[in-house]
Amino acid sequence: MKTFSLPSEGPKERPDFLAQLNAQQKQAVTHTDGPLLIVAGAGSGKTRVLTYRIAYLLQQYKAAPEQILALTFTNKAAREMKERIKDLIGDKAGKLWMGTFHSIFSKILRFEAEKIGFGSDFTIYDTSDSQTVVKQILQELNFDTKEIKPKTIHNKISDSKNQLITADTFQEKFISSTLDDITARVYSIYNKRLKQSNAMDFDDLLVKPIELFQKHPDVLEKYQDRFKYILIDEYQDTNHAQYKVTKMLADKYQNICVVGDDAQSIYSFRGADISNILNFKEDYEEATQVPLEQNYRSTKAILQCADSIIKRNTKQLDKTLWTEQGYGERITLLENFDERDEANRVASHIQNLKMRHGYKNNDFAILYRTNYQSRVFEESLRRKDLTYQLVGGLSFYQRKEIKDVLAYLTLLVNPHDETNLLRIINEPSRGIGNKSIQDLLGQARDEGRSIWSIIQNVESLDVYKPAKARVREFVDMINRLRNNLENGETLTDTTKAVLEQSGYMKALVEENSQESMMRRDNIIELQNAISYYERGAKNASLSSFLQEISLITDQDKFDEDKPAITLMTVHASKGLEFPVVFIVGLEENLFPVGARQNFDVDIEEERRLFYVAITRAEERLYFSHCRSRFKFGEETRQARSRFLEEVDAGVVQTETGATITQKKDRFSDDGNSSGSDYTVDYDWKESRTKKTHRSPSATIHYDYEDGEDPFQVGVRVEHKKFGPGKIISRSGSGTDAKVVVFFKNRGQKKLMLRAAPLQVID
DNA sequence: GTGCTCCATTTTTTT
DNA sequence: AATGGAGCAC
Repeated sequence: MKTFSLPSEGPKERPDFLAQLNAQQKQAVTHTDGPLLIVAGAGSGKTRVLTYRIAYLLQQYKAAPEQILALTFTNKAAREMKERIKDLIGDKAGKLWMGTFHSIFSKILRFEAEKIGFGSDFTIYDTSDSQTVVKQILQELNFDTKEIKPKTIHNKISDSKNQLITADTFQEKFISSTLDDITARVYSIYNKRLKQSNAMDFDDLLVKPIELFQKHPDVLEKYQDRFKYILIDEYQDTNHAQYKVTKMLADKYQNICVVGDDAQSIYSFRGADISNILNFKEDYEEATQVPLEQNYRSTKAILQCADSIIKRNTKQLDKTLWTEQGYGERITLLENFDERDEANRVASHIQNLKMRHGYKNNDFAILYRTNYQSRVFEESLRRKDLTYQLVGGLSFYQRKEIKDVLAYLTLLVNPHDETNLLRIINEPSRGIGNKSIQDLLGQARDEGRSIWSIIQNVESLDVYKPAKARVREFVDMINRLRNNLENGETLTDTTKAVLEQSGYMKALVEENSQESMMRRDNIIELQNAISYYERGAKNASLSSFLQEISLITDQDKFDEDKPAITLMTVHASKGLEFPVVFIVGLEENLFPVGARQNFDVDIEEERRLFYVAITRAEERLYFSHCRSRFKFGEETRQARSRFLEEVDAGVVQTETGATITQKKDRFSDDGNSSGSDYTVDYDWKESRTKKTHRSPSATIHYDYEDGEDPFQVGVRVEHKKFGPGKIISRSGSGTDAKVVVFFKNRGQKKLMLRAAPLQVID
């Protein structure tokens, strides 16, 4: 990270920070009033501009800290910005309203919840909670959740919410298929169910404020007056709801400053609408646009590479990135046999760079398109004793045991939360089976009350008798714990009591497996987090702790100072920078991802994603791809990514320093080419998948005991596709054994013994 | 009502 | 390959 320090003497009456900005940055900082669009290219000092702008507003007495609202996409970005502002203006920076859209608006909702019929202790449902609710509703409506996927329906509901389409509107206007029909029915029940549970989903955190402001203009005005200046980071990734709610807030003073880069818009899958930034100037007529075009991050080679990619996209705002830095190193292309080869090669390069050029672990990032690619890299790095940090994947707070414990805690502040109640009413098993639960649910539905309220009098209900006593005990336990909490018990003690009285810890101890030990460790870690929170937070309360952690994301645990190699998705890398970057898995149907049933691939977005990845690099950049890869337990032939054909070949070299060869015009621009005509020296024409171990012709080759394997150098063989040939060399062993065969008609090829349809000719 | 085994599905990206 | 769900036996 490039840091710079300010003169530290005395009170900062007139800090000289403007002198440290270039002309464009200075304009962006000092243009304080009225709408402003900052088009910030990658690495152009955007964060510096935002922080200085806030410092400048304060210094000019334009606003008090609590009158400034700064919205970011990650907590990390907010925290970092807050730190930097603190360096400029001191502790009053703590009063700034700075955070993610979701966290800021959940705070506002907490204050105003009653006005829209919620309690301030509402639960925030994450995606899996939401899907659970949808699934339940589908089952109640007698749909087969195998055919009608809860995930699909929830996605549709979520998309609708992000576009501010209510359940009613959806019902009236947006039905064009049976799936929509089902969605419409589920959507409105889903909303009622959440409300009854006093719960909001992620989307509600953006939608409900709009509802609130529309119903209560006085409340809107209160916040309009409070937030005299509004700043929004990553504006290209805002969705319609975010656009709308900030437009409402900015309406009175029009002091809205948005920063973004249309070339880095990579979240359309969750409703981000690139037209928000493209149309900003039409939207706010008085708007000024300032571009930030000087890149301070990367070498010329890297920028040139990035530019050669992004210029293939059609829709773009005007800007030209340039840098004063030198040309630097060319980009190195790593060609690998399979993903293990890839991981090892990357790890070796890291070792080499550390040795030869003095890089440290935290100078490196390995970026991939999908989380599942991380595993092999972890293995390779571990084997080479290289420390790494994995960002993303299954987060701590999504683990079953953590969600369970949090469900108990949630019930203590919001017992009407049905999803969390159902989650733990029989966890650990306490004799309340599915039948009983369904009976209870049925009666709750009939009376239109929450399950919690009806089980207060479980004795009078029509339920399997032995279960009644168990429910009674459960209810008493929760009430007891609630009471203690209300009487001022600490969160730490409450948590401890939950773990004891629920029998959750006991069950884990009794199981006494490796698995259960890990779960216990995780729960202890949660306990630590709770005590830590309790000691640190000003107004510590269980309910605010729970709301806070439900908005914590995986990137928040990324630590740039930790001496570790960073492994993460390209999405997660946005906003970060590293001296050395490896972009791996550059293969068709991986990066760019392959089309799936529900989802067309937006090839321009994939390209922007690739652009984001490239522009993370400061000094050295590596591209990597595999010819073969295991997917779903099957070996798949992988064609090289079209992006490697698009990139300016002049800035790329192979490991041996050779220039790369490309096949121009291999792909049409519709993004639907299969890439099947791609060939490398191994000439694997087909990119279809093949079972590795089931097909008879494939199995025979690796079932041999030592010494029996007939595929030795010099042996004549016949290949199903390539015809007759002769083995000229051999490498690897066991299932990794490979041979190079010279085929009469096809030339030399390297084949994996366990997979290739080869037979010995006598 | 509980727990085990087999099977099917997954792998886009995240607040 | 790995996970979670459904179905089945106790």
